[in-house]
Amino acid sequence: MYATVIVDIANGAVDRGFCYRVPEGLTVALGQHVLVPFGQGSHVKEGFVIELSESSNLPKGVLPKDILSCLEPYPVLLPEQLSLANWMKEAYHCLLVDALRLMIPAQLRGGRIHEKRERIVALSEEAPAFSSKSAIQKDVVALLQKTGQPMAVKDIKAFIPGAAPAVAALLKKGILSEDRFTVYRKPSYGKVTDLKPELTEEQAKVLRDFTQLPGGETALLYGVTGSGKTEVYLRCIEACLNEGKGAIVLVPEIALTPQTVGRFSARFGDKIAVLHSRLTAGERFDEWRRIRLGKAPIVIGARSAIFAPVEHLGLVIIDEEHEQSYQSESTPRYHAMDVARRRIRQQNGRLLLGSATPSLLSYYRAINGSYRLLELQHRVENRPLPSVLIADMREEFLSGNNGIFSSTLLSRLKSTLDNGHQAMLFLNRRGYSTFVSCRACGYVLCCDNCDISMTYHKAQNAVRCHYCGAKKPLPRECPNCHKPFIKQFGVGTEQVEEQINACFPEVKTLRMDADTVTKKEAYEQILSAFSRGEAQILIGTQMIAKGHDFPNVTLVGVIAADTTLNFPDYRSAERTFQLLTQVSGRAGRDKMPGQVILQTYLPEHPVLKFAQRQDYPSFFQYEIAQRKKSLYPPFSLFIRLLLTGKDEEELQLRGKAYAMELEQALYAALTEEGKDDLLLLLAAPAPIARIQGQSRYQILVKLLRTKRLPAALHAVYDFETAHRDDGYLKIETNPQDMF
DNA sequence: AGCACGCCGACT
DNA sequence: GTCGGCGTGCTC
Repeated sequence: MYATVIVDIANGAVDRGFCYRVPEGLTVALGQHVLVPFGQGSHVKEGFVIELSESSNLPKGVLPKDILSCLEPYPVLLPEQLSLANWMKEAYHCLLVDALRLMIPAQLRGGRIHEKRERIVALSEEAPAFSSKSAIQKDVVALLQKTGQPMAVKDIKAFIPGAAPAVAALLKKGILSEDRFTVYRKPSYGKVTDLKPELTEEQAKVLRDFTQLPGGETALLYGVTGSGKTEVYLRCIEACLNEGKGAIVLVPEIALTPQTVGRFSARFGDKIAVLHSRLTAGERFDEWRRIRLGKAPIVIGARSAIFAPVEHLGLVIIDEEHEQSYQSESTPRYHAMDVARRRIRQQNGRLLLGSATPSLLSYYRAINGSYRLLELQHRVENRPLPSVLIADMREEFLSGNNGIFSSTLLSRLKSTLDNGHQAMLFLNRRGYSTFVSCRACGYVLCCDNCDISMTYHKAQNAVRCHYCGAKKPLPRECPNCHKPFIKQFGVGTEQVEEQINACFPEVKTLRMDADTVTKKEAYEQILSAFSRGEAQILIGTQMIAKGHDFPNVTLVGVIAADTTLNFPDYRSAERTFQLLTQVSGRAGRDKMPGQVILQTYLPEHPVLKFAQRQDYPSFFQYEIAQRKKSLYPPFSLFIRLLLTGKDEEELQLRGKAYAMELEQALYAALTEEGKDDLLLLLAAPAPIARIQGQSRYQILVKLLRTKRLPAALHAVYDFETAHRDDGYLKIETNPQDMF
């Protein structure tokens, strides 16, 4: 018997199968984690069995070495995962080992973690004859008689302090018998009471439609905030379990709170396993093992949980499917949704995408018929959607208000606070002022290492670079013309808080942004303090837009609703609509109706109008028309090649040469027939031309989405391979940002 | 990733 | 003459 093994070394030169002999007496299955001798001096390396065969495929004269041993008694990779990894290697142009490494807990590699075993004791047949003068021994026996079943020694010690010697003595006398068993280190899931509410008619219809969907298909559940998507998820999982299959639920990392997990564990008990970044090494390993060994057929986790070893995968749910966090930022640069689609097609399962603000791409697919569109248009218990007001800041200015709060927002804040309710204020910029400039010469204070303006932070009385973290004192005079006319412009959360405290001196505020959330726990601390009512107003950035529900919040104010709209990115409208809808959803989650105020200098902008009416379908029609007109995604694909280096001149030369070479390669791949598919090929210094002293140059490619796209992508990948060794080169398709 | 083989400069 | 620099190539 021979096995093809890939060694666990992340290097293109060895990223292929090597043939080994399976020695007599060793059972090796596909997906097994093994030790093999590899390279000169026969160093021992870890590897994975990716193929088994009766004969060696090595050329004559080359004789295979023997597999040394198996690291786990079971294969760590399912056959389906091997095929998934092979697909990823092709689709993302990554190493096979890089793909395989996503599918097992990191702790498994290097053998740094082991199962935890615990001692249990039980009363033996000798027990009825037990008699002793020792009170503590009597207590131990009495405790075991009372519970009537074996107990962990650790638990006995918890009931009876100092029981250890007594247990030892009883074991010696033969009164107790001892055993060891594996325990799973379990993270706490959060406690929630499961009400299992009756489904509304709408929910029941969605459930029916989804469970009748043919295998391998995807549905998009578009449901307004508060329409009860989670209950639909729970019912879909229930149906999946009844078919004897497993499910994976993906949630954005930030939403993976004890409350969220609690709802699933309240319904499905220990059939669930959780995978996220805050688990300890032991917990992560044990949760993975419970999944692998079939003890937990339901997995809830963040992006990488899509690789969980669930056998007979019948269902994948991706909640908040529009979230950026489903796109991996490091190699392999996979998107959890693409991986999910591949897995459910292969397994004949179903994929359910859910959102109140679907990504343009998903809704486009749903309208096109490649996804099934399911809708929840009403909130449960017929709670009204919050009413949204647009405050025209131009009018405010003309009538003499040059502050950052509109009169509407101030009066609503006052009445909200008078009613004993809470409010949230949202602004997408941290710090006090967004930039510092000289009024005499126009000089803008920039970071020494980055090509970016610096933000003033009043608490530290310093300017800071949000890219590299550099910090310096606020200069008294202009570094350029030496006149004393340095002034700060633009408003950040720090200043919003200061001004609110000035307007409402008796009101307590909390601020949540990257400056106040420096430690992991701070995030939860601020949110729970707010939810306990320790402050009446919560001010913050993106961070407050998602996550927790605060029943007492009835007012949400967006300080500048158009900041993200002016972003130089084709997705700015989509992001703005999503953000505004999400923030608005924070108002009036309970029985009290909510109120939202959007402050803007562009009150007529269609995106703000759609956000005001919370009308996603109309927003979609508007935005898809824009994309089609300009041939932006989903009608085309952007590819960005980013080069960085110390020497700016050398970088520019290399960039220009790359651009010419790539253009030729693309035209060759597209053939004469497809020469118009290449819509754009721009080579220039990146918008932020320097970060941390490193110069940046980018080549931007825009390709029409046609049947020739895969060929063009291959040309880009071949280009990447050819230039792998001549300096830093990063290739991204549809990059999240283009700076 | 490692390690060996191999072909040119400054040392006992 | 040789010790060692790291370029190139291979690992079942």
